[in-house]
Amino acid sequence: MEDEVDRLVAAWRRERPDLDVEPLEVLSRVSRLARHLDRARRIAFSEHNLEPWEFDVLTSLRRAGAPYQLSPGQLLTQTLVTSGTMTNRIDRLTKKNLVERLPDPSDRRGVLVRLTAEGRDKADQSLAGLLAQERAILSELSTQQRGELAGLLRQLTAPFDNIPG
Amino acid sequence: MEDEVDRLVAAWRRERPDLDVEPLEVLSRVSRLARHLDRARRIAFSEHNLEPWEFDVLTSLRRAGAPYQLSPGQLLTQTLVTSGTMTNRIDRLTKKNLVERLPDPSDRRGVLVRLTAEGRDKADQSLAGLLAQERAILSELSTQQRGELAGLLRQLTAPFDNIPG
DNA sequence: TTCAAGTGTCTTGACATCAAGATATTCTCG
DNA sequence: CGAGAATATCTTGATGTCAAGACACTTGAA
Repeated sequence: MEDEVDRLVAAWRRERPDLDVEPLEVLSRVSRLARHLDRARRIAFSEHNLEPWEFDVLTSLRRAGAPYQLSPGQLLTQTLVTSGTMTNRIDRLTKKNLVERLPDPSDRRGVLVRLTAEGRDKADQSLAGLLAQERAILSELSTQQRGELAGLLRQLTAPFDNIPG
Repeated sequence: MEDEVDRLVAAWRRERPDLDVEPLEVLSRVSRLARHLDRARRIAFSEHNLEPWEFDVLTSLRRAGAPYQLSPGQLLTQTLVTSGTMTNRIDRLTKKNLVERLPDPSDRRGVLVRLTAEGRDKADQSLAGLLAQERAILSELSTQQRGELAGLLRQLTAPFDNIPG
């Protein structure tokens, strides 16, 4: 089945036959698929009055395990947003009683963000919904293909995640 | 090499051993890689005073071929933004003399957006830069692996691109 | 011990995005 | 032909994000 990137690549080969546009076959698909996933997540979460950015923060804290707390800096590396954005997110989640700020006892510059009981419930509920949606999207692929795809993607993400990006 | 998604999946398996989180192996990597790519593009383009969103619109028009014009609606399906966003983008690109709006002669509801000469130059210059950057990122993979990866991703993007998403 | 460099978080201001709905035109079909 | 449905674009208002820099605390080297 043809997709929009096939058409995009064909158009470039017609307009700019001097360029090798093969990299787009992979990376334009990654970017476009991520945008489609964002849209789908936004729609799915809206049924539970949850925004994608709220999900990202709450589940980061949830999977840290009890007592469900991380520093803003740790949340940054998990969510790939800037520090100003994270400050703003924590403010808003605090107002909704989903997280609370605590002083870090071992570093007085620092803060710990902790999930409230309500926040934990919300994280658990929404994760199940997300997994169901993602399973449907991935039903296009066999188990073996999903494994191959994960492995290939890991080779591209690892440099970003391990070298300070 | 381990990446952040390996750690994320391991954490979920510890915290929620009752759930099958295998879908995250693929789709969390797609989302995270897209964010890394966005950041890298933003940095690379900033050297030429270009924003990623400007690149997306200008190159969509460029690869349409002479006379380098598309309707706002066609630009929507290529860039995956909402119509209000596209109106705003066209406004801003018009102010910078990179595109111009023309009435559509065949549909009086419609508009055509056309690249100016300056806009075309900018598109051509920035595409070469993007391809160089993407080639470096993809150097982790062999030619064959890149082909496999593109094929697997196509299976996931095709439903979004072909069924009205 | 002290001070310069480093680190962690927050503040600020500009701006891009979205959802929802308004408006104008075209299409469809009785 | 005419009315209602569909389509194309724009408007509006709220909100989320970023880059840059400020501030407070910690670390390391002399």
